[in-house]
Amino acid sequence: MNLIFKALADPTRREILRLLGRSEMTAGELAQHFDMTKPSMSHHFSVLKDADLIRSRREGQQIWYSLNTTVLQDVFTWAWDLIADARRKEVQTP
Amino acid sequence: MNLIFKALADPTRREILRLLGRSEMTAGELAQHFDMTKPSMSHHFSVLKDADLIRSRREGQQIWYSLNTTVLQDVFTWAWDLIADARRKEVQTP
DNA sequence: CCTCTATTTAGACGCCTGTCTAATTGTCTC
DNA sequence: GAGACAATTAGACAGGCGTCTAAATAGAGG
Repeated sequence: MNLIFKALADPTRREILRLLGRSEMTAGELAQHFDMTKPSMSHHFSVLKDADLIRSRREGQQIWYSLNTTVLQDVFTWAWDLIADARRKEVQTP
Repeated sequence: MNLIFKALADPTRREILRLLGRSEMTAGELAQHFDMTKPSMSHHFSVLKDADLIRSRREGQQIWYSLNTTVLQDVFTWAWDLIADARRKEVQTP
């Protein structure tokens, strides 16, 4: 869980996830959307991969990245549980 | 949104949120749950407050902290939208 | 095998962050 | 007002993080 939230803490990486939510993309296509060198982008990819937020597969010279929604659901659930806890407490003492 | 995710990137702060989900607590009570000095805890409180993830009110010498679920819902929604995007794409190309 | 393209790895650098100790602020009680 | 208690602010410091340039790897195609 820590790797996931660490990965989400950077705005560039969150934007990468948003783009990948729309469609699978190659490293190069993704890089075009940002004012940053390719090595920097590659670093962000690796952080997201380590957190298992994205998956990659090579196709010829290019590498295709895609979103792994399973891990995103963990984030979703984490936030939900916290809110649910707080709500439960409110109901007990109205 | 950036302050929120930055705040969530630290495990100590996520644990603080979990505790506050169960019940409102004073700074001192919270600090007891962690192996850390009170100034360090105070720093974490301030990061969470800046992100508006928690609210505080003074009562005598003590300061009570509570969860602000509104902002947590933003996180919830953010994750949801991303997952929804990915799902929509899957359905279009089955 | 050489070269071109796509991408990553290595290493360096400055800034941001989490932690600490010491000092300060705010509040209650005598 | 003095002392005690709760909590924060100030300042210092090590380690982590995001970015860059330069070099390396991987594959495609002559």
